[in-house]
Amino acid sequence: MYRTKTCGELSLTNEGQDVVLSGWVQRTRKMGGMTFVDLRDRYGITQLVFNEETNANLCEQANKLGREFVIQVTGTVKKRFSPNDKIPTGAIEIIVSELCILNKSDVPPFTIEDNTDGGDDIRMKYRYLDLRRNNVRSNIELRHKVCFEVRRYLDSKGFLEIETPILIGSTPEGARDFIVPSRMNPGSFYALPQSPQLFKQLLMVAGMDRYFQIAKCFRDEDLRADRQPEFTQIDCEMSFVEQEDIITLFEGMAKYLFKEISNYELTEPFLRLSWQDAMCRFGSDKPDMRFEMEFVELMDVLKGTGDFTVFNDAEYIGAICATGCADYTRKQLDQLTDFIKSPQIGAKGLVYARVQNDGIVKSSVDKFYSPEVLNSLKEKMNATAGDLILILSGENAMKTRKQLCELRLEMGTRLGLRNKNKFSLLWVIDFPMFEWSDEENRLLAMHHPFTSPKPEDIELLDTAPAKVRANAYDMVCNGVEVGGGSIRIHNQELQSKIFSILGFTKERAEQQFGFLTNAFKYGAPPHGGLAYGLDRWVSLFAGLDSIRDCIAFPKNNSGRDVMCDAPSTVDPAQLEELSLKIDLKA
RNA sequence: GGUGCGUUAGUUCAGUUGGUUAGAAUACAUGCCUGUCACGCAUGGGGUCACGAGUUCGAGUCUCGUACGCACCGCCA
Repeated sequence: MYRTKTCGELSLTNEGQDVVLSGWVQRTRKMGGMTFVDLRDRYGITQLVFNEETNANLCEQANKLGREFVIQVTGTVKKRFSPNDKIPTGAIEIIVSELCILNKSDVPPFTIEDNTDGGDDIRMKYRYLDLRRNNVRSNIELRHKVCFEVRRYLDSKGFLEIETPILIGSTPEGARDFIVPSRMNPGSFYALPQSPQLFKQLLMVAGMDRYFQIAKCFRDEDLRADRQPEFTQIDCEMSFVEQEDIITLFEGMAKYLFKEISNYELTEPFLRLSWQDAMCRFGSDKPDMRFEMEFVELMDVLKGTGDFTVFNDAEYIGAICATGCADYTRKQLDQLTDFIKSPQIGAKGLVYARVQNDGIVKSSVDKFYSPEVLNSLKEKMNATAGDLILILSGENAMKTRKQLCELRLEMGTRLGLRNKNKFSLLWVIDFPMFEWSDEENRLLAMHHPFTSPKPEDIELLDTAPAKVRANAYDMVCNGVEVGGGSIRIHNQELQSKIFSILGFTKERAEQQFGFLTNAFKYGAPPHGGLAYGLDRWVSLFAGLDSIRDCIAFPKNNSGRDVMCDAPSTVDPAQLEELSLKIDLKA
């Protein structure tokens, strides 16, 4: 038997017991004739003691142990002379009577400690060593717990966990597909699913009624700290439901997870914002609601009421009020100006107005406006003495709101309003059905082509499709989109109509989605669903900045697995077998 | 496709105005040390300064290019 106990469970109650432990050598400390070894497994660390006086031979063996050697020891649990209250097992130690080296180890390229000396790059290359570290391992354990609770919750609500295929047909709509060649079908390709969307809808046609899957999804797009080319969704679909049913059930799931995972009580119903409101009031479809700082539109106050041409030419003027920031120095304001003028934000300039203690407004555009206008600005902003008003304007309302959103988030960060231990969840609802693509010169589905329009907007499909709202909803937590879904179309004619608005010919729609529309001919129930981003949920619970640290083997910034060096070239014989020829552009 | 930052010892980093033999911490090795737990002390080994080209009497340092890494924009139904 390799072990009778783990390295994390022994305490004074075990004093006097004979135990067998196995694990990795964390560190050895030689004190003359005495040697201490910290033995580590995933449950904790237990101190081993070797004494030259008692057993010189054994002690000599212990002195030869290196970091990360795998050893097995037999010994007796003993109370320590000087306990270490920093670790759970610090009250006891093991007086070792037998030592067996199960495996040696090279010196690891970085230290296996909470504060490792290794950078991200080297940690990813030796991810199996990185995973031995407490903080990385605890993220993986947390991920397990989230999955476990998801299954428990959904099972209790009658959901069936059903697997859908990984090798499916390519659909060019949406993100880029990863494609997979097929040896038995030369010249033809599978695609990896961007989501199990079509299959879960077919499961509804099949009468499965309530489905879920913790599903790997694949998108061949550029990466970010919160985006991996393969990621995991908690994918759900239900039949005979309306939007309200889905929102209720999955809001319940979010609350359940917060309680079980973080012991965080979310008692109130989640805030709901229409997409239109979210964009106008916060400049984003995923606003961070941990703090207010809502936009105030200032067109009527500042456009045409003074000689400031920038505002007079603007299509949108908006501002936020930073409470108590009137004492911002010139340097701080310059920093903010540089921030919003930086290439990734791209605003032209920042206008600011301080409300002084005497209530008078001092702004960077004072010479263009009368005191009355400045006062009405203060009133419109609902600003009081000590507040700082930050104003952006631009010729494109959407763009300017987005810039103001970045400024709002920056101010939230500066004012410490984006606390990682606070969670603010909301639903963004009533998304538009379509958005215009300049690149493709056509309407694109904002959610996906199977999303149902709001019944009251269906008549607009022919006349003003851009105005049609969808039965689509996103769940947002702290400015992160953590999930989204929609009521689907279950009617073949309506589905065909949407395809045609999206610019599909009948033939192409038939070719790509025929199996779905065909299925709709045979009694498709009304249905809808939602998918949560598992990686993002775990990151939120763990307080991580990047989803990488809650994924056991993540890809790097360029989509590479630096540990196994994938993707890589393949043997010419493999290509031959697949009837493929590589023609790399120089 | 684009922008910014970075690449120096196993690792994390410093390296001034372009000028002697490129440093620190940590890790590693050896020795001392009987209650340590980030042990301590002493000694030692360890470098193609990412790669290529250029400027210069002279380049870790300046310029250009390439590769790689990170963050972001575009992209992500």
